[in-house]
Amino acid sequence: MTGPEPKEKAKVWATLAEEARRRIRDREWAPGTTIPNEATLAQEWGVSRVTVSRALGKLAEEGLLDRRRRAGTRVVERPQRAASFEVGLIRDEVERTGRRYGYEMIEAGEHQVPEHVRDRLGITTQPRVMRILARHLSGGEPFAWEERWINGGTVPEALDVDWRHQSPNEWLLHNVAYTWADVSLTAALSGPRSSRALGCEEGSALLMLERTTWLGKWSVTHVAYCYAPGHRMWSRS
Amino acid sequence: MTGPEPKEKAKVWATLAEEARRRIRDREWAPGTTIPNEATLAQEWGVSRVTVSRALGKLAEEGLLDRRRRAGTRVVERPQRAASFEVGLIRDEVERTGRRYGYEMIEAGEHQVPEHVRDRLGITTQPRVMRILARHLSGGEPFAWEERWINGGTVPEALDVDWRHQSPNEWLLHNVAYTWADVSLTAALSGPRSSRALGCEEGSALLMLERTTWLGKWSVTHVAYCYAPGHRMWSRS
DNA sequence: TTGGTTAATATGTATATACATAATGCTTCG
DNA sequence: CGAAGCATTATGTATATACATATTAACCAA
Repeated sequence: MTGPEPKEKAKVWATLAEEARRRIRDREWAPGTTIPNEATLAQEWGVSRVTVSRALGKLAEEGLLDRRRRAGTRVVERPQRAASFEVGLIRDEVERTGRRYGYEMIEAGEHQVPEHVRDRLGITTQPRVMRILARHLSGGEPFAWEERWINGGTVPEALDVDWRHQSPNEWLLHNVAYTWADVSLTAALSGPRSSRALGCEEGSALLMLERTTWLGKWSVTHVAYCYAPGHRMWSRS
Repeated sequence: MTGPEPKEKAKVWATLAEEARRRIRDREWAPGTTIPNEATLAQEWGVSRVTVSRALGKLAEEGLLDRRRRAGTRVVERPQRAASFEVGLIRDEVERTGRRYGYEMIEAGEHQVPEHVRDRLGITTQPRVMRILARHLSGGEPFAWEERWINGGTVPEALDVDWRHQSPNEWLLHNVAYTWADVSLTAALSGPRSSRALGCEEGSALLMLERTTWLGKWSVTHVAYCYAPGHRMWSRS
């Protein structure tokens, strides 16, 4: 009479991961101690070892557990989860807040490369290099100031682009695949140009994000974004 | 005569993930297009579907692929990988550079809670709150300035700790488990106290990291770190 | 004791298999 | 013609099984 019972085996491994997280949080599995092995937990929880492995593997990824062959799985001493800050397109960042995005080119052209940019781009020869100065707006208000350098040795097409209506980041994302990037964050005082562009006083404290992008072993671009004063990057961990 | 050939089936899924990454990078699998399904790739690569799934799942985690049931797997339009900044103990940060770490308490005691801290801690009542001012040294040089608030309502033990020889972060990590934290980054101008502690001019630009830590729904602590001028946080994506 | 070989063990990877689930697209019915 | 329903399909999850690999622990010889 009982029809085929409604199966509800959804995401067992996620449930187990949650249970393990709870045990760590409540110190049932104390920091530094070794937890029961996969086989034991599999039996206790009535699932296969593979499923337990997936759950614990997830926690290991998050940095809560340290797993080693033969040695077993132990709770890390100080579970410090990395805070992760997403750094994507400025446009997206603005539009996510519901405001209208705007882009204004200030200046673009080939330019001599200063020392610190040359270092970042790993340039030894003297390729043609494009420099673009621009600003990004959020709901009409200044949002960020951009100083962009593009390595013409790696991306010759960039030398002939009209940057007045198209931001370098978007052009590059659509035209150059990149493999990896170095990103750094620092604080800087606004100078004459950036304070004019951002509509703030000279000597304001600005959050500055720099990114150098590489295509294999060739550098593509180096960019410095200075956000308007008071800008805050958020992360939840 | 040929002995048992040396097996070398190490990490097939990682190799496949790498191959898939290459195809995306080289635009064999163009942005926005749907790639062959798991069964096809499994056959092409001579492995099981589960292994293909694991490899592609990894790329999906990295944000390069978008996978949906029935719809298939497609290459995302703009593969923007998140830059991730690790924020742990200042001590570790210093010692990783090979320099000697130092901690100096400047002031500690119960203190009235200013408005902006009250907001961060989500405080409505008037609990006793501890404030600790301190600085962190790297090889004898000022490294960071810390302004710490600890919610005595959540952590009463903190009201009786001697903070002269023990940094709040380390005490908290060893004595309070936390479940999650809000972290934010911003730039600030150094004031009289922080510039004295950091040995810099007033009005320098400082990278400021703030973190609010929660135990369940109770706030534990709010801290602001101001790094010495020129400090840079790095990330590779 | 020292040092190196060996056995035991917990995790890591891979396979075949089965069924669940979500989304698509086709069909059918009003 | 449009909405409802249904079959199809690609991914998602779980299992049992097998073997690989790293590391500890035990053992034995010099």
